[in-house]
Amino acid sequence: MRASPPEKEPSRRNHSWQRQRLLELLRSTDSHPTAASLHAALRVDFPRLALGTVYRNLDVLVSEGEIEAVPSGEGVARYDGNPTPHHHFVCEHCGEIEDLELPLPRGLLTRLQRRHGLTPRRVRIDFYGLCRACSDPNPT
Amino acid sequence: MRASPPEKEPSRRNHSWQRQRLLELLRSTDSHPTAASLHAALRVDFPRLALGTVYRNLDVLVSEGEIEAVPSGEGVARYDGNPTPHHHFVCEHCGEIEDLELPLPRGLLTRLQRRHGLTPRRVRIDFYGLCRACSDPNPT
DNA sequence: TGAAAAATAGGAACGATTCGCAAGAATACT
DNA sequence: AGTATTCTTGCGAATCGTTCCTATTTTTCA
Repeated sequence: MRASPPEKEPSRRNHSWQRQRLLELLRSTDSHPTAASLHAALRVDFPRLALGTVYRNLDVLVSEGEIEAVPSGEGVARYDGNPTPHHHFVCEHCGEIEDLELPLPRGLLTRLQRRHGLTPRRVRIDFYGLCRACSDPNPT
Repeated sequence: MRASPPEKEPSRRNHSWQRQRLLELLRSTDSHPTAASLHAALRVDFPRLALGTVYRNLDVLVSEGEIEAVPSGEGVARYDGNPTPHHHFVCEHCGEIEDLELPLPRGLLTRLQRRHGLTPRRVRIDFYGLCRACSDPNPT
């Protein structure tokens, strides 16, 4: 039983088919899927795909810097295929996570350096509130 | 067997002894303990204290706004007894979490509002890097 | 083509957290 | 005080996301 070669060449050999498709899937969405939902989605093409394989490949992609793990704070890890640095808005009602293109205020880092003597390598900003849909006073 | 009334009156009745002491413990430290370490510490005074009780009371305190849960991103939840709004610096080497008193840049919220039409209720900023101790080029 | 290296499926194992429940306080009401 | 009501607890079982282990399959590359 084969479960690998579907139709066309992977854009870059070096990765297994599974990993290749996992990355493509993450790149193609701006939602922030869990390992389980990625597993479910990929099972269409790879019926024997194991959940453990998804986790393993997610780890590989994260350590390659291709994707990012987004600790959602609710027990399940979410993954972000957006390779550009950005921040997040988390809706407290529906749980949706939205990507934000926001330049990091310059003063923040200098202040951190001056007041605490710390030089971060990375900054993560999460905003919490109601997304546009959920704050709409006029639901369906 | 009694495990409750140790020595002096709790500062505020309404909470059980266990919960009272849990809060005091969290208030008295600027580390960010896990449920397990809190459990271990409280077991000195309450030898029969159940881990489940710690979790239950942490939840209560969080929902009362007395303490804050800090999703550490490493599988274990950490709890923060610092009641004032603040941000965190997470050391990527030793895992230490440091509280930061940093005013939130004004422009950030207005920009978020203007560019994305979002009005957050809360902002969380986590800096990642090496703490002063771990970045010291001259270890012991 | 063949051997070595990398990746996979499958399932067991793990660790943090939650749940359910019977027993124990605390509080309220009479 | 006495009793009903409500809030908590301890304990153990159950859940659930994630990791680990191993035999097998794919991929790499000489």
